Amino acid sequence: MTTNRRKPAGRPATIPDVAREAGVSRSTASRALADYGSVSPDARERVRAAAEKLGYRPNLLARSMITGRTHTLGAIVADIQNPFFAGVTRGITDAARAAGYQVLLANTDEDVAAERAAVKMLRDKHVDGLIVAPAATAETGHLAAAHAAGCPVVLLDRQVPGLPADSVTVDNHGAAQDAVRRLLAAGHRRIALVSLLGSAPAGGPAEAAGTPADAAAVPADPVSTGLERIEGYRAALREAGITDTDAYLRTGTFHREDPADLTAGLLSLPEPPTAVFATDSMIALGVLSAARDHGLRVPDDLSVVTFDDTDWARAVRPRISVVAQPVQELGARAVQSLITRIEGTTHAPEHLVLDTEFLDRESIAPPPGA
Amino acid sequence: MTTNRRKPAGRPATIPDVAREAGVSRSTASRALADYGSVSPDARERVRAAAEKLGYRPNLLARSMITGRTHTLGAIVADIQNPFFAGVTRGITDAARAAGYQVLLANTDEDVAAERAAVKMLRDKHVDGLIVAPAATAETGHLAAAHAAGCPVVLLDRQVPGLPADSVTVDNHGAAQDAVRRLLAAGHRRIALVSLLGSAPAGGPAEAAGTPADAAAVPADPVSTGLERIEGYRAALREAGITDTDAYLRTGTFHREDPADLTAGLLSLPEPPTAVFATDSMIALGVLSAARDHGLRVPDDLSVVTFDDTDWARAVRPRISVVAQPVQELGARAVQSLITRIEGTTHAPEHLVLDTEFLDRESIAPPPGA
DNA sequence: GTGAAAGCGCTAACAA
DNA sequence: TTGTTAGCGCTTTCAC
Repeated sequence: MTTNRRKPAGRPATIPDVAREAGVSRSTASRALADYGSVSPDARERVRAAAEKLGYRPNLLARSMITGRTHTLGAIVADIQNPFFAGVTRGITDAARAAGYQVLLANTDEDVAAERAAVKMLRDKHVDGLIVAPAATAETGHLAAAHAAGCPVVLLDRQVPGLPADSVTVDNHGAAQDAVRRLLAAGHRRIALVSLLGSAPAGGPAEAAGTPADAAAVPADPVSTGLERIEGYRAALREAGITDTDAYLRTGTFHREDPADLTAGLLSLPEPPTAVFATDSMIALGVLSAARDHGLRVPDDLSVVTFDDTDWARAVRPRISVVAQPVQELGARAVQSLITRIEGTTHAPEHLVLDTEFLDRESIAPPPGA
Repeated sequence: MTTNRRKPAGRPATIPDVAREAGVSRSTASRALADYGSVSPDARERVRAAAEKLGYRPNLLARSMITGRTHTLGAIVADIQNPFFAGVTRGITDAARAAGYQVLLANTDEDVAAERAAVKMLRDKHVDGLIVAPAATAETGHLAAAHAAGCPVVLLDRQVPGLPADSVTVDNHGAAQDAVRRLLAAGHRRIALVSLLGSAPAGGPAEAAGTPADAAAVPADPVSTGLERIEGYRAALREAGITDTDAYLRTGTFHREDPADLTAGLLSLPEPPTAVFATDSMIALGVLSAARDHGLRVPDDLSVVTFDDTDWARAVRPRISVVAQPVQELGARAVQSLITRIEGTTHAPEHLVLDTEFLDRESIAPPPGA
């Protein structure tokens, strides 16, 4: 028995409905509901009750159109099936939800074109900001453009030199150097590194970069983390007086080389390595597989260390020693930085570097002959 | 050099801008851009060119408000860090993007309250449909409500008996039965099952369900897949003339029990099992860990089989025999069903059951004394 | 085939 | 504090 035109049962309640029910104007209802401006306690309560009664739910689309904010974040990662990105994504969604944001997810498979398409789609959907683990350090115009156009971008896991955006990373160089030092300390001299870097270049072979001819060369535009880890590896070797730092360096390209094959090549050398450093958990799996195909026991015949502490690393025997990255925190911090930007803070780009932790388990032993 | 009010450089181009530039009305521009109604080839081309020149991007928010469709899907899973859900989610995002949809992601950690909150949030965001791996088979009012209100729901991995929604699952009962049969065929009689089911009940201990008192009882409202796998296990044992099917059945509760502890209890029995069937890969990790803590070698001392083919299952030695689920396809098919519903087809709920594949590797051997 | 005008549900100036 | 008015950018009758 309200006034005149009641709302038909089927249609969801709108602000006019609530206003009518509460006996106030639309604006007052809107103010009470969205909690801004000033509303008398009495009116506020009547509106609240009316909304409750009618089962009113605000139309977020309409609100976003006005406010320009969607409370939605875009997350662009390489591959959610990679445990590292799964953890990061988990951190992102949890932190976002806690802050009242939703997350739109996109995978790139380390492909810049896919990344560009994702940025376009997400911006068309009016996300308030973007968290990106960039596929490449060059060709980042789409990121710069988004950022410049007022869609804040936070870089995750990987830096992009020229881009004035916040970033959350770990000290890849230092962590890799530390891991290799531990191998050296155990007495190893022939230490290999196996990695996958960047996408296959569009045409022709990549230019050589100090890697032996029988292995894939470092691509022109690799993801920076891989490169940093390689530099850390080289630095540790150099420190130990090993001048030919690339003798046991093997890098492949995503979707082209298989880490197990790379490792197999290494193990077939006349003087094979006695230890292998894998730059991520997927690569470590390939290394372990190859090692065992060669009848090598870990760690007695071959020591193994890898980036990323996955569930299996502590369940297999020997337990694998790893450089553990704070995956969830990486995601959570990125969300934090992003939201700070979204809320309007303008300050110089901040580059957060989180600590890694070396978990010394059972996969490092002295080299066979020692 | 255009007519009167040109669009300021900062503001994104809108339909009026394009219309003005092309010398047509807003409606014609809109028709040409969104490709509906009838527009003369000439006008169409002029509009296209104007849009191109101005860098026009449609405001999807405004469009959604009118059309009622956002081209956004909601995906609600237990935990993206679980390889099963990571694969499913990958399948979902890929299939969605291919069909022109985006995906909003939510994790529930098998918690019904979190699921309910996620549904609410996603519906407030006007997703066109929901893909849900339900945390429980009861308390699904929020799913039924969404479905009834015209937000199609597709159930993934798990069925909800009373809900008239499409579903995409695998034959858990059959696959489990088949796996256990293989253990029986190898000569095993003392075959254990380790599983985690549902969330901790709110108050008091769950009612007993045939499981020995020293193990956690099957919760009142477990996820259906776990239960189905248990029934398949029981059926296989019964077939083999084993009447006490629950002697080696151990089920725990998410966040409360540790699969490794459950397994340890089993292995400390006077007559320990000679084979263990794990209902998912995370549990298998616990089983392997416990086995090796007990100094047992796989498969010589203990055979192991699990659901889910993860990357590590084929990299560790021995390679683990598994029931492989088509994870990505599960997600892709769910998207397909959902979009079919969204586009307006109304037919009786369809229940798609995908095939699993048993991958016989190296983790099954005859029991020790055989 | 095309244009004028209405309106989706909401917020935000501005008066009162 | 409250109500009136004007849009946000788009689609969509409905005349012409």
